[in-house]
Amino acid sequence: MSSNAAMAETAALVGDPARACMLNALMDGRALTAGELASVAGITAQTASGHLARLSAAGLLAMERQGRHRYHRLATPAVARMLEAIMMVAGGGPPPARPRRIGPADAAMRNARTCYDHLAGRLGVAIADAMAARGQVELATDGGVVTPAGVEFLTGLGIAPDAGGSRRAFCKPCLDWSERRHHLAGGLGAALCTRCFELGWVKRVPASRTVLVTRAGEAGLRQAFGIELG
Amino acid sequence: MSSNAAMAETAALVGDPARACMLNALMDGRALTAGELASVAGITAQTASGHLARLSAAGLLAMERQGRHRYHRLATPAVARMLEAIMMVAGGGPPPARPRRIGPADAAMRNARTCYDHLAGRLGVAIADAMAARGQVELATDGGVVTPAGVEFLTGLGIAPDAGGSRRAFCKPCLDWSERRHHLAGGLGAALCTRCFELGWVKRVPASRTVLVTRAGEAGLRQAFGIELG
DNA sequence: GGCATGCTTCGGCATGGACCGAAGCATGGC
DNA sequence: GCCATGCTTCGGTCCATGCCGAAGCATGCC
Repeated sequence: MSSNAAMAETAALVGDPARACMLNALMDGRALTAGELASVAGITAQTASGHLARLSAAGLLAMERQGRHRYHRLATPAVARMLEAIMMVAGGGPPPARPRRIGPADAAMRNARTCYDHLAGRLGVAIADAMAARGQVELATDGGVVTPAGVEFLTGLGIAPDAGGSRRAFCKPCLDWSERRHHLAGGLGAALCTRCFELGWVKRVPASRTVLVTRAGEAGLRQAFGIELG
Repeated sequence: MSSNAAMAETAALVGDPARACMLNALMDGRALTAGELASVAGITAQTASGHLARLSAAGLLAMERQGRHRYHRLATPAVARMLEAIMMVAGGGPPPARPRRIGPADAAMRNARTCYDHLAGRLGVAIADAMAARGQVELATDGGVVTPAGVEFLTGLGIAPDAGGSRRAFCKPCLDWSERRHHLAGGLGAALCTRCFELGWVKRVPASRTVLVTRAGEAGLRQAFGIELG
């Protein structure tokens, strides 16, 4: 009975066109700002704010503040699965996975750059994805941990995992500006970045945060992470 | 965009407490009458009627008229999957699969009985389920077909499949009164019923539609269909 | 400090839709 | 034929909620 009410409540949240629009825009796992979501839904910021608050309260969205922006993303994979199941019934079929482009205009910078002391852009996100997919790190919103498999992998790369008590701060997710997804920051991100420079896999573009992946880097990244940057 | 609207519309249908209640009651695949659904939702018949019309129009439910009753059930497995996914997010966990009991009060009659010229009750539904699960028949609302594998199976049982042009009428689903699910009717259902009597698997209770499964029947049904009637 | 930007809260309006009472069709049983 | 039952359609009420304008906090840039 209460199960009925909970189901209805959740479904009703998805049942509003504006909210459905926003959720749909988040289907690819990226995080978008409240303003962007208001824009895609075609409503004003204040209306969107109310919707986002309700979606977060119900556990459909997770929010992360970064400066004066608030980034929203789907709270769990279960939410994405639910939305997909609804679309299936609605006759829309599987999601179209449309390519949207926002963020830094410079293509090279979007591809790979430094963010403070670690790698960001497509390269940074790809490294984080690869390590997470292989169970080498486990990322959470508030922090992350390096698994035993990850320690072994890092050692093989020539990176000494911080054995001290600062394990938690060692692996920290950071929201990527252009990709709107997490990449690795913290001590781990810094160490990976440093090592990539040492190995000659990437090199800096003068007077810029942009970095370029070298020929050796393409091979090395492919071998180490299974990464293929188009 | 239109995909968004369709998703919102579908979700909104589930988003009403009364409708969610009705859909939930249908989660186990049974078919219930409009009156029963109104009752479980705690609303009047006329209100339920409106809800059911909308759910059917949207393709969430399928309707089947039998006498002056109208039986409603989930239109496709995709709808059940969607509801389950929503419940997952709503925190209700997987559906409880509650056992509800309506229909004939007589336990033996609920277990097995004849329906016109074929078997019904738990036995009839179990036979239909078993044959469908094994790909021996393919059941649709308006009719069904016996597959080549089904022909072979029936031959082994000593039943000659009707080789004439009346194949379609040969295999016909019939909505079970107590189980609220389909069992096999038509020529196939009649033949199966006759053969079960011939083999001594079931015998009639005098002056009643109720039939009893014999000891030989328990063994035979288990071997032929993999059926285990608790 | 002052200003701009991003987001939230508050108040009031308006539309949508859930609900029921009453009446209208079907179907089945007598 | 009649009546009972199950369901639907129609009409009207009422509440929930989505929406925006205006104002109020935060944060970042100068």
